[in-house]
Amino acid sequence: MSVLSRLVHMDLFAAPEDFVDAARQGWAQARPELDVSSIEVMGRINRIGALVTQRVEHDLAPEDITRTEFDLLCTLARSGRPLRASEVTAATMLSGASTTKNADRLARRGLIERLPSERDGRVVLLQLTADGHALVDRTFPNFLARDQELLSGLTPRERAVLAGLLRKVAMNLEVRH
Amino acid sequence: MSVLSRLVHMDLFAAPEDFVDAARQGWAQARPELDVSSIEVMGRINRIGALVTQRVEHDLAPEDITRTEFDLLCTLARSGRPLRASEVTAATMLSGASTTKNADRLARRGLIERLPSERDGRVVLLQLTADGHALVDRTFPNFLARDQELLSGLTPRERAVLAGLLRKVAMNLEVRH
DNA sequence: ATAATCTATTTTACTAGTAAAATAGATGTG
DNA sequence: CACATCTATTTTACTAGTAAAATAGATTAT
Repeated sequence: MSVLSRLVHMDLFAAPEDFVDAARQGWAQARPELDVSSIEVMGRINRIGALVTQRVEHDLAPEDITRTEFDLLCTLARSGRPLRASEVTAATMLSGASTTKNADRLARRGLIERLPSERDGRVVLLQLTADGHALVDRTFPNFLARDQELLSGLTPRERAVLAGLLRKVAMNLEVRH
Repeated sequence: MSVLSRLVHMDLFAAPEDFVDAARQGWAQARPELDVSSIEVMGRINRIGALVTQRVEHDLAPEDITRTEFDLLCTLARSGRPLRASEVTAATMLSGASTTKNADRLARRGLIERLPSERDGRVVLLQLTADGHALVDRTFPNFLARDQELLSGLTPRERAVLAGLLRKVAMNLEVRH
């Protein structure tokens, strides 16, 4: 059986297993001349990312905190030192304006503090308050547990392989800015 | 060397290779008691998803079309039949309100058409116009090429393994809604 | 030193996305 | 058949995120 006929066979007759299998099957019928195999990886990364984002937002709702605010808190928690607003912006992949807004809200709630920099009067340093640390300590482990559960179908070896292959893709993307 | 000491060694002394390696190293120092290994997979999926989303938005800007509008067009293109607004909502993972807005704008630009359903007067069917098909035919292959390029560092075998492992994770997520 | 330029953050004005209410059509029950 | 209930979409009112302008402090060149 040729590569092509195996491919066609798979697309048309295999039971779709997840959203991306179904999408690929759709493209195979609608645009049979296109090689859409890359969506097997990129489409799933998108899909998983979107589903996990929804789940995180749902889980954070009782804390009355958004996903991006939580991301900001976690960025500070793992950095071990006060960060400049611009460092937080780089780490969270949001705009500087968004960092200002998130920091405003978190500061009003007493979860972070703004400090001036001695070296440079333009710079604002952000750091967690005791309450901010407490919130991260209380909630972050739950998200780790959720993620562990999600990966529970994989063996340790499979997890390591998956992480290694994703690192390759991530590095390829990060060098292109 | 014990599992733990290897882990600590890796976290503290290995050169970080990508954003997630650096984040994991941060957590290892700030909260050494937490097992954050799941971010090797979940963090990278998030990161890659965010970077790819930015890139797609950048590439679509000259067409004056947003990523979600493009997603709607592609959903129709690969379905081979007019879709209900609610089917589009399910496929794109956005709200129904968002489907209405995106459909409005695309219909105003003549890229899709709204049809009534004969069976059910509440239902609106969305389908591509000739212009909509032309836009997808013109631009979608560029995105496939971009994705191929991104995966060019992987062998065909590695791509298949990566896709298979991601399918496992995706199915695990999709069964939980 | 001082004017010009550069940089970090905030403010402003706007857009995309959402939840909940409104609308309109379908379905089930007595 | 009417009446209540359910469902699909749209409208409304609002929030989060952004680009670009504004602000304020630092740096460079003369």
